[in-house]
This record gives sequence, structure tokens and C-alpha cells, in this order.
Amino acid sequence: MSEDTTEEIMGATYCALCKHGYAALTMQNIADESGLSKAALHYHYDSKRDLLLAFLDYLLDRFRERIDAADADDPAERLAAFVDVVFTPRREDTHREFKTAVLEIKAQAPYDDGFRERLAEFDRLMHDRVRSIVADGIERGVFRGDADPDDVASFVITVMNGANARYVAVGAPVGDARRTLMAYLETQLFADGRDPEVAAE
Amino acid sequence: MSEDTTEEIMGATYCALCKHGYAALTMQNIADESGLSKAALHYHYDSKRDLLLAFLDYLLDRFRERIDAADADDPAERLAAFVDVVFTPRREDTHREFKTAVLEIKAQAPYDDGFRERLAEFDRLMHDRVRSIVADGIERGVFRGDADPDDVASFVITVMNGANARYVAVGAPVGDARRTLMAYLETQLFADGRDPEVAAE
DNA sequence: CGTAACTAACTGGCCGGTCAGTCAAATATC
DNA sequence: GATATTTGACTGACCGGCCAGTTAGTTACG
Repeated sequence: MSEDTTEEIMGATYCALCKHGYAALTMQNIADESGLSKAALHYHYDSKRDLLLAFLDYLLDRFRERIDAADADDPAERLAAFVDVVFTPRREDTHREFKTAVLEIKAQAPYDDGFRERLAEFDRLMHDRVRSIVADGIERGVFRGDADPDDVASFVITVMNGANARYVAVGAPVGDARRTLMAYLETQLFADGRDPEVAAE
Repeated sequence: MSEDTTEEIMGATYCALCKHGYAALTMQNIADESGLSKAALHYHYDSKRDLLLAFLDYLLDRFRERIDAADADDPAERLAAFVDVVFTPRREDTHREFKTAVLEIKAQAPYDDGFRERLAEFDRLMHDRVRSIVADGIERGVFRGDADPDDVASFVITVMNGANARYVAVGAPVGDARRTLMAYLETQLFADGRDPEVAAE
């Protein structure tokens, strides 16, 4: 399959997911968004499931690129940059819809090993990132030595999950969670007693 | 409809949801769990959606009872009791399955006003509870005066959402999130500098 | 010409919802 | 108080629509 066709199908899958959500997503929806017929999709992917797994792999690649791109020297800046990447939407217009579809997929993880595997990879990626940033900060003496990089990382990822879930379910603004999370990190990681409100900006 | 029949159907809905999940749930599944036929369910509820909305109302009632029952005098104890209620499963055996179904429903909220409304009520219930406990603690001088009850409440609810979502999606233990959350509350709410690790126990 | 990429039309299965009855218990009628 | 009528709860069979996946045939291309 050509590079173009792959991109076409992945893009169409993204649009169809945003428009209809995961639960109501049909192969026809994806076909309609692309310039292809439903049968053409089945020509390239054996099943709907296979296509969606490929889509998750596609998202994983893009996500890897984005967090790798957002880097800095100072641990505090690196952490802020990472939080930025996770909380800042790529596309403003379809943000809520996409987050919704992702949550739908997360809720399907227990029923499908392939899905669970990909989502675990996302989780691992984020967790490792935060953990290594925190560990690096401690090593350099920028962060408090009594902080546990693993615990901090788990907590950060959990808050991110919660912010998205709550945003989708009841429309709670993710910005609030982000602010409080940054304030938490300030108090948790910095040895001095900086005012969190100021430091979070 | 008799009290017994209502209870029968709600119980069957709970079991069917745990067994099949929300996405794959059929009226036949619910009928099979109850002693009734599929047509009988349609006799009592106009549609599958109506039945599920009634089920959410049923869950809301039970949840209200549970958090009202878990009370205490000391604000710190009240907060701990509330966290307990949210994190401790009613049924150990179907815990994961039920949390999964709830997440599936949360992800459907944007597509259905009725669902969203019920979930918002859950959220409001929890938020109000935490907010009033924190406000009460501050008033009594037990908690730090610079804590914002609203912010704390939002953050706590967000972490709870995240713990469940991450548990469902990748199997991350909710106990970890709970421990870190309690430690956060200790450092955030208590004026003195107690060791969070010890205080969380 | 042969292969890869594609399409239109179709198949089979599933599921929400409907419908024509059944039946026992309550209510009315004489 | 015996009989007729109504009602509420329920069932089994069925229908229409939807959707993943298939197939047989068509087009593009090297």
C-alpha cells in the first residue's frame, strides 16, 4: 500500500471517529471520509479491528514524535513542556470529539488485548518520560531528593487521565486540572517554598 | 410496577453490564439475567435507553446513601471516609467489570443528554461533598486557611476519575493513586509538616 | 498481459422494538 | 356469591434495519 493511501485512510479514520465516535463508527463512515469504498478498506485491512489497531499505532508514532520534539535542558522546563504536549490539543475544532473517542477506546481495552497493548504503550511512554525527568531533576539537585520519581510519574499520568475523562463525561475544563497539577508539582518537587500560583504560570 | 420487579430488573442490568459491558449489552442479556422475557422489559420501559437511565438513577440513589452513611465528626476523618467509599468496591468479584462499564457510559455522555445529566449529578455530589468537608475543616482551623475548597474538591474528583480510567485501560492499581492522593491531601490541608508517608496510613 | 487497486452489489447475522395472544388476579354486574 | 369483564404482567414469534465482511467483476498501470 502506498504512503499516500495509508495517510488517507488514517486521516479519514480520525475524522470519522470525531464525527461519529468509536461506538457508532462504521466502515462506511471511514470510507465516506476517504475517497475510497468500504470494500477498498477491507482490501487493505482484513478487518475493522485491524484497521483500528493500525490507527492506534499511527497515533502512537505521532505522539512519540511530539513528546520527543518538546524538549529542553532544565528539568522543570522539560516537565512543563511535557504537560503542555499532553494538555494542548493538536486540532482545536475536534478536540472534545477526539478525546471522547479515545475514552471510548480506553473503555474497550478490557475486551481486546490489542487495544490494551497499545494503550499500555501510551501509558508507559508517558510514565517513563515523567519518571526520567523527575529522576534527572533530583540527580541534578533541582528537585527535592525525597520525591519518588515513580510515584510522581504515576500520579501525573493519573491526573491526566482524570482530566480527560471528566472533561468528556461532564465537561469539566482540563485547564483547571492542569493548573492544580502544576501547583502540585511545584510544591512536591521544589525544595524552596515558592508560591505555587506564581510558579505555575 | 412492583418494588420486587424493579429490583429484579436493576439487579439483572447490573449483572448483564458486568458480564457483557455496556457496548455489547443487549436487552436479551438483561432478560437472561432476570427471570423475565425481553418483551417484558419493553413492557416496563419504553426503550433500552429508558431502562439504562433508570439504572443510572438507581445507582445514584445507592451512591447517595453510601456517602451519607460514611460520616464522622473530624474533617480529616470525614474526608478519609469519603475517599474510602469511592475507592472501596461494593462487590469484589465484579469490581473491574463494573468500573469498565461505568467508563463506557462516561464515554457515551457527549452523545446523550440524559446520560450526561446523571453523570453530572454524580460529579456534583462528590464535588460538593469534598468542598464542604474542606471548607468545614478550614473554618474549624483543622485545615490550612490558604487551601481553596473548590480547587481541592475538583482535584480530588479528577484524581478519582483518573484512577478508575487508568485501572480499566491499563490495569494500573487504584490503591497507588489513592495513597498518593491521601499524601497530597495531608501536605495540602494540614498546617503542620507531618510526614505524608506516615500520615497517609 | 498480468497484477494491484479498487467498486457495486450482495449475504448473513444481530438486535431493538412490535404484536397478537395468554393468564391470573382484580373489579364489576346481576 | 356466581358469572362476566377488565386489567396488568408477561411471552414467543416475528420484522426491519444495520453493518462487517465477501465476491465477482472492473479499471489503472508497469
